[in-house]
Amino acid sequence: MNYSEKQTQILTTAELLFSLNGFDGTSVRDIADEAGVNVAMISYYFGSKEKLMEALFSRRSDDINMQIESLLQNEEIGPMQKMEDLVDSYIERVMQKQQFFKIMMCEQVINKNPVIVKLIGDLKKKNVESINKLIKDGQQKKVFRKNVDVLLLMNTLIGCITQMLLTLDYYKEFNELQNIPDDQFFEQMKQKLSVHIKFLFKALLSYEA
Amino acid sequence: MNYSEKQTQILTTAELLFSLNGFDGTSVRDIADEAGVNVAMISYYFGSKEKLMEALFSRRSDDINMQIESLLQNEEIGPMQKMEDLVDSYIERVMQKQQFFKIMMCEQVINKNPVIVKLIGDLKKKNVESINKLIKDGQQKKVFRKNVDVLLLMNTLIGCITQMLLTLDYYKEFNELQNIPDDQFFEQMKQKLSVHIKFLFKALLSYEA
Amino acid sequence: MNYSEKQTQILTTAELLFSLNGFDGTSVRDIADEAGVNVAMISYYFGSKEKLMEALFSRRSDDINMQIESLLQNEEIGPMQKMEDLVDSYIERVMQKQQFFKIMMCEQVINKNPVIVKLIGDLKKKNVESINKLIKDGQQKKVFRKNVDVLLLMNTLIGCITQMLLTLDYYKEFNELQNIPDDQFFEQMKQKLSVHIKFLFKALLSYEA
Amino acid sequence: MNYSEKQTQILTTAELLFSLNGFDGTSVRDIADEAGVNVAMISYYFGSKEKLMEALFSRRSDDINMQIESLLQNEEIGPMQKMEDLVDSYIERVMQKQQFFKIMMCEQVINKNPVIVKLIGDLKKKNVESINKLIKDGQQKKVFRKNVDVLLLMNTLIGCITQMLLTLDYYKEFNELQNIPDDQFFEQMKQKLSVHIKFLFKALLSYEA
DNA sequence: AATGAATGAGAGTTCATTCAT
DNA sequence: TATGAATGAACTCTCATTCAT
Repeated sequence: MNYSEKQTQILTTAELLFSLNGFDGTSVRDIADEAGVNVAMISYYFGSKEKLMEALFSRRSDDINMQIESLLQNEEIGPMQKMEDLVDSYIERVMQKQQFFKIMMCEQVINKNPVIVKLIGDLKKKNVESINKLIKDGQQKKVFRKNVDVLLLMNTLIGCITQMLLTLDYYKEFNELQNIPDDQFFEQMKQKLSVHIKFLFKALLSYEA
Repeated sequence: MNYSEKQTQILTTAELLFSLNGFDGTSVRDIADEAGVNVAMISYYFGSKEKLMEALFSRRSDDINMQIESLLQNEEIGPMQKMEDLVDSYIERVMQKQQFFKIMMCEQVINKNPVIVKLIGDLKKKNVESINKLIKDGQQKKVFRKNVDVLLLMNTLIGCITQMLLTLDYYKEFNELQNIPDDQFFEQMKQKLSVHIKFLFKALLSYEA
Repeated sequence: MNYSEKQTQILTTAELLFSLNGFDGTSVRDIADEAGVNVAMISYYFGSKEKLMEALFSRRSDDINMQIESLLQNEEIGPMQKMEDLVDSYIERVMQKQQFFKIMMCEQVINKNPVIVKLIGDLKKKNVESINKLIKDGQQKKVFRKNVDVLLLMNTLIGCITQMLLTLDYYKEFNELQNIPDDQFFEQMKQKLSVHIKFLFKALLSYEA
Repeated sequence: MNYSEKQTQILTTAELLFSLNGFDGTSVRDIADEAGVNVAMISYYFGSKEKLMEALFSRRSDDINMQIESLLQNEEIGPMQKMEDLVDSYIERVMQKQQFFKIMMCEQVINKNPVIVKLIGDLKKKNVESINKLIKDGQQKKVFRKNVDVLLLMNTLIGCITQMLLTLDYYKEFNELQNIPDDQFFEQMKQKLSVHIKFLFKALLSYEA
């Protein structure tokens, strides 16, 4: 899909407001006002509020799928290094698109729209397949142990990141970091997460003879 | 708070519907109809839809706080065993009150109601304090290593469980367990989670001299 | 159906406005304003604008069905006299419920709502059956000739009356009766129609040996 | 008025959709889409939706006026024959332009647009004048009786035809003619109507010494 | 103590039309 | 001459809440 400037503006605004107030808690008028466009434009461009959400999901899904694919094509590095790159890539992605991932988290709870259910399902499936292939490769090369549960591995990865996302404010307060700038704080958190998850992954994956 | 039978009925129905359709996606009429009470009753008993949500949170928070306290009072078992009990207790609690934890997850994203923000914050604080005390004790007894990040530990615990909660359906499909009864499936998942998280905790905590 | 005073008020107002501006040309706000009730009340009482229309049709259909039945039960008068009574009854009914019959005429053209299509169909069917029975009786008694086309007979009856309804204003102007009061004018028209249609019916029905 | 091909296309499409869904039930977008033209074209060509309707009426009115005039100019046939020709001409016209006459019927009920009110009025006036002249001629030639009510005569003619138009589907069902092709069915109906109305007209007009 | 009736506010969507091109 | 983009206004309907009883 190629979106015009105004359409992109609407999508971005919607993403922000949906992540702040939820889908049902955001009115198309809110979005239109914030995006500086006419209310009718949302129906005009996207058909409906629901389809706006779908377009939003579709756009991000495409981005993410592309990222994952490009990452796994690099054949020069070993399985463990690749897994660590994958971890960092996940962390980076979620932290950069916080709003979208917040929306996705809620949408997984409130499953209504079949289009979005399918998009999330496809995304998950693609992720699992990619990681599965990587693990198989690592096992063949005797770098990863046998009997690895892919789903639990992904669970751990995504669970840790999203949980961090949900408790960022709490982290700030707990570590008394209220006064440092946001981007610096985010960098610290990403670093912390990276070290932590990589440690867990090594524990789960590394071959112990 | 002591609730009458009808009030409890409303709270339970609200919890179900909020977890299915979200707060904004559930109308007081939906709740009243499903609970078999008059629409005006909700305002009459709880003041407003918002306050109904608060009451719902309050009730569950109290339950959870009580559980945690009682768990940590047992002084007969060692720190690692206690930590493992804590893990199982968390898993059990989340799986049993799935609906509430789904609501809580969404409410952490859509932060609007200050009362609920405070309740969630208090709950988190209490959890952290309890675990902190437990870790300190373990470190003193040289069972746990030094330099343990409590927040990351909790993150991992809660992240893994809630992520499992969000992807239960996906698990079922992936492992082709669509035909086994729900309670049996839940038991399997709890067992899987238990082993997995305990393994992670040992990796994160155990003292390596 | 038993309607409250306010519901009746809404129905009557709706009937007036629908007959003046059509269904699509009348907004629920128009009806609410004119009836002196809140806009939300129409949805509250009738469910939707569409169902308000259905209720309106249903009410009148019931009335008309009852009238026809009671008319045909009188067994003391002969077939031709009964037919003439029927003609007068039709004229009276249409002239008295002009608004409803105007709506019905338009609804027969713009056939969309299946509920109303069915109501009109049932009404027509009942009418045809009643008249058919009357004609059969008259033929047995050698008062009516054979080979009477019931549908054409009804067509003539209803066609003449509704056409008169559509051109009342034109009649007034043509006969320069703009200055006489409405009810007096209506009486004249009814009288005119009565004589005219009875004459036609005699021509169509009377037995010529 | 001389219309371009596209304008004619719009007019024809509008006529169809207005007859199916009414004026207010048809959007200019519906017309534009169905006609395969740009939405803005309708305003561009006709000024507004209202004026499109007026153009549509104007076009048909001109046609009809021309037809009537040409019919009455033929001086070779007698009054009764002429009247019968007139009847057939009416039937033919209405059946051929069903869509327009359906619209006109509704517009006579929902009188709002003064331009259309005037067009319908003029049409009616012209009709009455023509028939009046014909009757006068027939009375002079002692073919028609005295004291003929022109308006009632026209009422009967138009009433019977339009009522038939409204109940065509019902006729089909009642006479179990659902399986014969449409044009054949229309022919049957026209024939039926022709015989019926001519019979009525003879009863109303023929001189009885 | 409990409720049916009622309502103002706001929801998403469609509308006929305009305007720059 | 013809049109895609855009919009203010109005649409129907649902909402949480209130109030008289």
